[in-house]
Amino acid sequence: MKLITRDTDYALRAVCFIVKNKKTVSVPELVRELNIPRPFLRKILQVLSRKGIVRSFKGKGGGFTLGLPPEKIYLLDLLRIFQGPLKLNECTLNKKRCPKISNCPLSKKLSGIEKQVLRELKPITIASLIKGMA
Amino acid sequence: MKLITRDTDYALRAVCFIVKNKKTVSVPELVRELNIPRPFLRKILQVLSRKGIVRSFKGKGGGFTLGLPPEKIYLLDLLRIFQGPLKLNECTLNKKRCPKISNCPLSKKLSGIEKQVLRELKPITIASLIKGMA
DNA sequence: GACAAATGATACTATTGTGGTATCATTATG
DNA sequence: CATAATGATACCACAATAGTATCATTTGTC
Ligand code: FES
Ligand code: FES
Repeated sequence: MKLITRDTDYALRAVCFIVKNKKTVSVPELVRELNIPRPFLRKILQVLSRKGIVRSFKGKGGGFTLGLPPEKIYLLDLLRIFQGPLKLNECTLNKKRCPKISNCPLSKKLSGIEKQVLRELKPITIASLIKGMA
Repeated sequence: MKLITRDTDYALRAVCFIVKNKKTVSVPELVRELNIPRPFLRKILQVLSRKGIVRSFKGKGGGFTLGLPPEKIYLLDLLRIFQGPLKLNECTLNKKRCPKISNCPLSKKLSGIEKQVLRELKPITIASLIKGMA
C-alpha cells in the first residue's frame, strides 16, 4: 500500500525542480531533468496551476514558476489534490449494518493511527524537503 | 486510501465471530451473521486456514475453529496475509534513477511514518479488539 | 502576419488491484 | 449412498491508477 501515489510524487519532484530555478521552467526542461512521461507531467502541472501551487505562462518562452513560497507548499496539499482527503479509516460496512463507528474498537485504533500520520505529515513542506537534500 | 482492505476486514470479523463461538462455525452461519458474500468469505477462510489462523473441518457438521489463541492472532498478520507487507514508502523511480534512498528526504520522512504506524499496529490482537467491544 | 513554442482543456486508453463468482473435487456424518 | 460441509482453482467485474492523444489558445520572433 502506497501512501503517496505517482502523480503526487511527480508533482513534488516538479515543484522542487521549479523552486531551484529562478526562471520559468518549461515542460520540456522538466521532462529532460526528471524523465517523467511528458503528457502525464503536463496534466499534473495543469492541475497544480489551477490550484495555484504554480503559475503558468503561455506562449513561446513560457513555462511555470512557483505560485507560493516553498515554505507554504505542504506535502499534504499535494497529497490531497491528487489523492483526495487522507482517510485511513473507512468502515467497509454501510451505515445500516455498522455497529456505530464510535463503538467499534478497530475504528478507534485506526483513527488514532490516522491522526498520528497526519501529525507527522503536516509540517512537511517543499522547503523542508529541499533543505533535507542538502 | 485505505489502510485495511475488505478481505482483511472480513477476515477480522469472521475470526472475531469464531472466537465467540465455542463450537465450529460453518460458512453458512458466518454468512447469516456477518452478511458477507458467501463465495468471497469462503475464499478468505481457505486462506486463513492455509495460514493456520483457523482450523478447518470438512464434511457434514464441519466448519472452522481458531487455529491460535486470540491473543496470538495479530491484526498485522491478517493485514500481511491479504495485503502483503506494509510498505508505505516505495520509491516511484526505478533503482537506476533514484538518488539513493538513504539520501532522499521524502523517503526518510515516509519511513519514519511507516515505523510509527507499525508501532501502533503491532500490539493489536483479536483479543484486544474483542475486549474493546465489551 | 505567419510561424514556432509554449500551456489549456478534455477525452480517451491501458494496466493493475480490489472485490467478487463459479465450478468441481474431496471429505465426513448419518 | 446422500448430504452437507470445505479444498482448490479458474474466472469475471469494477474502480483506481497511470498514461496518451488531440485540438485550441496564447505569446514571442522574424
Ligand atoms: S464496523 Fe463500522 S466502523 Fe467498525
Ligand atoms: S527518489 Fe528514490 S527514494 Fe526518493
